[in-house]
Amino acid sequence: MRYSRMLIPTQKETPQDATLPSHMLMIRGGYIRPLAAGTFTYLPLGIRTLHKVTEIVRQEMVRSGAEELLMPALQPLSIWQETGRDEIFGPVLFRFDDRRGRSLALGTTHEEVITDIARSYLRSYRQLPLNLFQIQTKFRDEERPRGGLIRTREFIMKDAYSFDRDEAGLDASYQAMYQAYSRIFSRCGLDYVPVEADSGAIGGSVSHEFMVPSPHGEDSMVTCGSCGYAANVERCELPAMEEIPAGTAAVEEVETPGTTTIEQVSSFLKVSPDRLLKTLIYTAGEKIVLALVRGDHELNEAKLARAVGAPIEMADGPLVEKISGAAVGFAGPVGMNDRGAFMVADNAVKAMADFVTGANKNDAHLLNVNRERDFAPDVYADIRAAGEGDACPRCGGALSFVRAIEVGHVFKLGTRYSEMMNAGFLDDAGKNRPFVMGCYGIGVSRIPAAAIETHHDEKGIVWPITIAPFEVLLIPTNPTDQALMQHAEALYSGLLENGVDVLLDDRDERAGVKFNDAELIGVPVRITVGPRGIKNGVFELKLRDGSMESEIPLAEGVAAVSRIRNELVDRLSKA
RNA sequence: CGGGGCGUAGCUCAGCUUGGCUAGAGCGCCUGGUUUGGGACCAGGAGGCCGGUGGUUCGAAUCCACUCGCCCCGACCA
Repeated sequence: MRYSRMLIPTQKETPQDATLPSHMLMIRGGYIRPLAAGTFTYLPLGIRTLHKVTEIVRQEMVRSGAEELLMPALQPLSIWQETGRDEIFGPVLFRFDDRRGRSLALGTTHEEVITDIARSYLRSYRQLPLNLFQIQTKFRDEERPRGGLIRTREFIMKDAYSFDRDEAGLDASYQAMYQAYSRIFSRCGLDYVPVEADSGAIGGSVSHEFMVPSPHGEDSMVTCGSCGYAANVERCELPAMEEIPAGTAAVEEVETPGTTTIEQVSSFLKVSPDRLLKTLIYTAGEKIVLALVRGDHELNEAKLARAVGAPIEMADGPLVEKISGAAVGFAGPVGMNDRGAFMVADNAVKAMADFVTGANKNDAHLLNVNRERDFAPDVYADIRAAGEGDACPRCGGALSFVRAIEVGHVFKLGTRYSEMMNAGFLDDAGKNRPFVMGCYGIGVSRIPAAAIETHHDEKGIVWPITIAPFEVLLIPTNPTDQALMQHAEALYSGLLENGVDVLLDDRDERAGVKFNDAELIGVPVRITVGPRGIKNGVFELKLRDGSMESEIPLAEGVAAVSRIRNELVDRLSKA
């Protein structure tokens, strides 16, 4: 391509509302343009990068034995009602009525549609295993789109669904996907980490996320330096603490006017936070859930939801007052067993005795409260969030906490959807069985953003060559110099013939402008053809990442550049 | 949904507090000339419903009310 013929609207100034490096650089580099909150146009450079990513994804999916198809984004709401997920997704699901008044939704993910396909066409175990994928635009009415392409309301996702006859088959399918994902992210040049994950609204048992550590990520993950354990913070199990006997001191009510936070209670009563018990009130449908955690611990809602076995929602102020009989900040477990609440205590509570809780009465707390004697949790579970200082659940080593961008997620779904949608097959004994399913997502349009977050400098993007919009940027310093342009054109057509993806900057601009745009856009290989070099029969080649800068004889140019390009690609493919 | 901020030229912003001439600057864009290895220079030029609606006023970019949109933090999130 010739630069002069392309729409590459680079800009010097950073748009006001871009904060992340990836967001800023993609706008400044002329890759994307925002239209509304959480929607973007992919400009020519942007769609080139996106195509490079989708092609890698497609190749590796096919290599792993999956088959591509394309399902509609526009779907009848009824298919969501069949699995109850219209309620689980709630307002996140875009929904509207057509002219005949039929309720429609825009797909956020496609478990229902694919399961419908499976139940229609798959009848025999002989047709299994099967893995179907698509690369498609998804819609989610997020409460708050943010971070440029990190979280948008319309985005491109690769989703795959596997169908197996049994758990062993699912294990194999899952493994194949896990490996395909590793190859995909390596080829895209991402510094990714697979972590154990929670399966959230998708459901299912085993699940891994592929994370790209970045301070701007919206997820948190933990890693253990000694044993290699890595998990989403939501998933990170915490070892049960040694149980201690309950205390025997008598419960005593004390006045604690206006102390609604742990810090206030702690300093008012001169009791350290780890002697306090926090009582948080949630709802799970009609059910009231009381979550009990130690004062200095944080509740993890994903873990609580898992312990309860249903989606949960924090109760609002009025509801808290109705349930506890006191303003927010004074709830406690004592007496709540009789009020029909489901009480979940964190494991750490077993290691507490004679602690302080809210009195379910304004401006009052109770001292010397003890479990079993004064209240009885329905269940003890690991419901608190891992935090600094917690030990690795596998080896006891030190955990480190980092922010990360989730780029992929693989789930073992099991038979949840197939049973709910009555999707099954006949096994070799002629018996009807539900499909054992897996599902596997990649945030395709997040990949470029994640790559930039970890590959940029003050001048611009530093693309991994595999997902750069062009592999080589060829810059003649002075387009009015005929002789120089002839050399540049010769190199250009030679590279094109060798299958190198090259952009010729034929604009009548000063060299400085071209260099600055080159660095902003981030093309990995830059070739400069200028009068100085031509005099000596050479041109300059410089890698954007700074790892190489050299002069190459014009005669060897095409071969040398092709070789370097291939080396850069190979380096990522082998990882 | 709670808290905060912002809407003036394609982009970044000034002007608004204290209402008043024809609404400004830099960058970008167009024309001509000079320049040509790190965002050149000179001269000329195009480009604005001052987010929208309603009000106050002789007069509104400026004050008031409502509204729409965007961003950030939080909550939420596959």
